[in-house]
Amino acid sequence: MDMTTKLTAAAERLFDRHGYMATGMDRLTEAAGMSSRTLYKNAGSKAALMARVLTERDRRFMARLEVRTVDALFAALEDWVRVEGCRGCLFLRSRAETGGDTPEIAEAVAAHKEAFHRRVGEVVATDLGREDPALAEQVLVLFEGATHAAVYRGAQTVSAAKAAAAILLERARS
Amino acid sequence: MDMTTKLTAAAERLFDRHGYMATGMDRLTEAAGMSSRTLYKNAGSKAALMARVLTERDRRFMARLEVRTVDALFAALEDWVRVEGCRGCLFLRSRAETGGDTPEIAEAVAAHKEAFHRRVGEVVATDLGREDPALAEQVLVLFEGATHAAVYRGAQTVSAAKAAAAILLERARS
DNA sequence: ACCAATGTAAAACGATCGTTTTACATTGCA
DNA sequence: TGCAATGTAAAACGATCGTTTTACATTGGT
Repeated sequence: MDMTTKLTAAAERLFDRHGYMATGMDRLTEAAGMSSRTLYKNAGSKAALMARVLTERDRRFMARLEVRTVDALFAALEDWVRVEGCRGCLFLRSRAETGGDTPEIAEAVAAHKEAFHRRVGEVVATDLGREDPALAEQVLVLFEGATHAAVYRGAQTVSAAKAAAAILLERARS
Repeated sequence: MDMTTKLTAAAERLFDRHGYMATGMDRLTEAAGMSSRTLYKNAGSKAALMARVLTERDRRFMARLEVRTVDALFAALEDWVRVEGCRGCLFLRSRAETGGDTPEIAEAVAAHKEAFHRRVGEVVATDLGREDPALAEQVLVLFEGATHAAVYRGAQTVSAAKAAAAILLERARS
């Protein structure tokens, strides 16, 4: 595992578990097992590192959402929370922590959320056989809600969202 | 307006807009218009101040949710985001920023989310005429989802959630 | 008239922040 | 054999962190 991969993985773990602002660079160097000199040579700055973490996470997350049905969309979320745990959306959290004042971070978040929104629209269209932006918005809300409610209600929120989405989809079909 | 009220209001504004960790005490003293000596005499510590902000916000938020129908629940959220804007849930954000490692904050968040969960269950039971924990969970997910999706999709997520909840409720009734 | 309370302004506390630098070790290729 | 690249360890950078302290002003009640 090269230094870039190791650093990005360590950073994602710490930022996700303890927050971006609360994670100091010394904690990061220790977790990544490298000197601060190497870290900065590799990442440039803390904000750039966070942006890279988000871009990498977007890649991994969106890869799981390459599905054809709304049901599979929520099944993918179930897998995700089983693997990654329930700590809410790292993208929204990063943006909120920095008040949207760190351009590199704000841009990575905006790019992800736009891609996510598009993907939900595509899956709904594929599953339903036609575009339905209003339904897609509802599915997006359920997805986002399951993600955040899971923080204090546990993974059951994802099955609740999945069931709700199935009802909405069935109704849209008839 | 006494010092306690002024400080709490200023703190809520800054913590909400820029994040808890990113808000320094000097910024806080300036916004509250008081010396740091008075601030600490009044609040004790930064974490205690955040806990007070959350407790006060819980009071204000829950007061708006004293309704009898699910529709009114989402109407209340519509009012809330119109007044307070769309920056996600301050409770979950605070907890995430501190990794749950600040007891005063973690407790305030847990208390609020438990009260919120109970309230949603009550409103669903009142509206439906009977308890329905599964439906209540779905409504909670929609509420939380509208709150967080609104950060990047705008207030329309609340009407989307409201419409979805109406469909789920109608189906549960027949 | 005076004491106690309550406030301000500002310096200082040690700690930690993100980042850069200095000095040195290892390694792979020409 | 030697140079360039890539790494480490550790000190240092100035800035800022949350918090306490010192010294002083104002004010309301008995």
